[in-house]
Amino acid sequence: MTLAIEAGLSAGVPTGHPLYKEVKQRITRGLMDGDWRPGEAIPSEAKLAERFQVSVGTVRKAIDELVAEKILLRQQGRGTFVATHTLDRTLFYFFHLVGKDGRKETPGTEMLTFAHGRADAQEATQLGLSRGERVYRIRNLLSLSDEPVVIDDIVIPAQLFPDLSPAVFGTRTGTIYGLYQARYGINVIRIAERLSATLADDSVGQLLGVQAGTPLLSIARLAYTYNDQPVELRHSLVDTTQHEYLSDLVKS
Amino acid sequence: MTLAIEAGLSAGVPTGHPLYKEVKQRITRGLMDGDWRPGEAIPSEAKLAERFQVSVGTVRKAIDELVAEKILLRQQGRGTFVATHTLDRTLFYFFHLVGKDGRKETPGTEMLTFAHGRADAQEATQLGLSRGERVYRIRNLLSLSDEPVVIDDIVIPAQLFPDLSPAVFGTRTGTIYGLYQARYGINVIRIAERLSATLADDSVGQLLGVQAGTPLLSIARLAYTYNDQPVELRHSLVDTTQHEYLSDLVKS
DNA sequence: TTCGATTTGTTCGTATGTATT
DNA sequence: TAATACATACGAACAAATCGA
Repeated sequence: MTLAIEAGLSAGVPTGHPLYKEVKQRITRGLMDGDWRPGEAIPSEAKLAERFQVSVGTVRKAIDELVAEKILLRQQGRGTFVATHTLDRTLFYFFHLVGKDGRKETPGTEMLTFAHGRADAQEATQLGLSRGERVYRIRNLLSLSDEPVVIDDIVIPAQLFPDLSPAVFGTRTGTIYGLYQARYGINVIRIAERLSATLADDSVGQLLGVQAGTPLLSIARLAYTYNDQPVELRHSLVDTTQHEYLSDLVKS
Repeated sequence: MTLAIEAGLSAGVPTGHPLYKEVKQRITRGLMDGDWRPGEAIPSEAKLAERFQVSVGTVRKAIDELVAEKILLRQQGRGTFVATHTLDRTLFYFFHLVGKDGRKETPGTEMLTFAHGRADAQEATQLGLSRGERVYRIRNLLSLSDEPVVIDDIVIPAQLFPDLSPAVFGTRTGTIYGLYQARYGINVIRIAERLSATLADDSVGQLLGVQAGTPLLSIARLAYTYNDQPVELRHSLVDTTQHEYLSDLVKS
C-alpha cells in the first residue's frame, strides 16, 4: 500500500511518485486552471496541508520546487504568490543583454509589423502545431539608450491568443509575457535559446543602423508554459557592438 | 539567545545566519581544505549531525543547497559525494555547443600553444590579480566530427598552478577542469559567459578553416571556484556554421 | 541468494523564530 | 498587540537503494 493511498490523495490509484510530487502536480494543475491568478497568493501551507490531507512539511517540499522553478514566490509573513511577469522579472530572467560595462538596461520596444500567417514545417514542429495552422507574426525593434539594438521576430499560435490585434499588442502596459499572462492566461515559465553568429543583410542593417556585413548575434528562443508546452517562437538579431549576451548559471 | 549558540556551533558568537547556513559553510570549508577529495564520499548525514551537534534535518538542508549548486552529489543508499569534473559533467554543464540537429558531441582538443605571460589590466581585474602577475596562456583548437570549430584562449594565474607545463597539460587524461581539480585542488563550480558576434580574421579563419570575414561567436568565460573566486579566463571563437550555443535554464 | 547494516529519501509531527498586517 | 504566514530546527519512523558478509 502506497503512502499516497494511505493519505487519500489518489485513493486506489498507485502513483509511483513520492507524495510531495503529487502535491506539486495538484498545485500546478491549480495554476494551469487559473485557481489563483498571477500576483495572487495561493492558500497558506497549513490550508493546503489540510486540503490535501498531508503534513505541512510535504506541502513545503512541493512548494520548494515550484519556488526553485520561479513559478511561485515566497514571502515570509505574507504568503506564497504566483509569479508575475513584471518588468523586473523579465529583465532578470528573460532578457540577457547587458552593456559592455555589465550594466542592464530596460529596452524600449517599437512594434514594426503585425501579420497573420500560417506555420511552416519548422515552426509547426517547434511549436507543436500542425503545418499550416494560423499564427501571428510580430516584428519588434528594441532599443537600448535610444539606439536600435535588437530585431525580434515573434511567432505565436493564433489559437492561443484569440483576439490579439496590433492595437492590443501595441497598447499593452507591461511586458509581452505579462500580456500573455494577464490577458490570455498563458504563463511563460521557461525559455531555451540557441545562439549563433550571422551577418546583417541590407534590410536588417538599415533597421539596426549598421552596415550590411556587420556580425550579429542570432538567437532562436522557444518559450514554454507548464508541462513543457511551447507557446512562443522568437528569433532575435542583436547588434553586439555595444552589448553582450550574458549566460550565468546562478547559485542559491 | 540564538539557536546557533544554543547548539554550540559557534559558542558565544552570534552568527546572524540560520544554523543550516553555518553548517553549509563548514562543509564548504572542508571541501576547500580538501578534507574530502573529489569523487569521495563526505561523512554520512548522521555523522555530520553528530559532529556539528545539530539535527539530521539541518544537515540535510545544508547539503540540499550544495547539491543544488552541483558541488555535491547524493546517491541513495551509497552516500553523498564530492562532484568530479568527469567528461559527462563537463559536457552537460560547461560545454554549451550542440549541432544544428541538437545533438551534443564530445569535442577533440589539440593544444596549439602554451606560453608564460603577465596579466594585463583587464585580465588582472577579471581574475582578481595585480597587473603584471604571472599567468599561463594556452591556446587550444576544439574539433567536432573531426572538423575544427572552436579556438579557446585560456588565461590562468601561474601561482595557482605551480608546476604546470605543456607536457602536464597535454598529457592529461580527462577534462581541463578535471586537471585543475585532481592535480591542483582547484574546483571549478560555476562559470559566467558573455557572448557577442565578431568576424574571423585571416589567422583565425585559417585555423577554423573558414574565410576571413566569416561571422563567429565570441565567448568570454570566467570560471569560479568556492566563494566566487575567479580562477580561469577563457576566450572562445566559435564557427557556428554547423553548431549552436545552447542556453537552457533547467528545471528540477 | 539471502540477510543485515548503512545511507539517503520521504513523511509525519511539534515547537519556536521572524516578518507582515 | 494579536493573528497570520512563512522559516528554522528538532526528532522519529519507515521506505528504498546499496553493499558486503
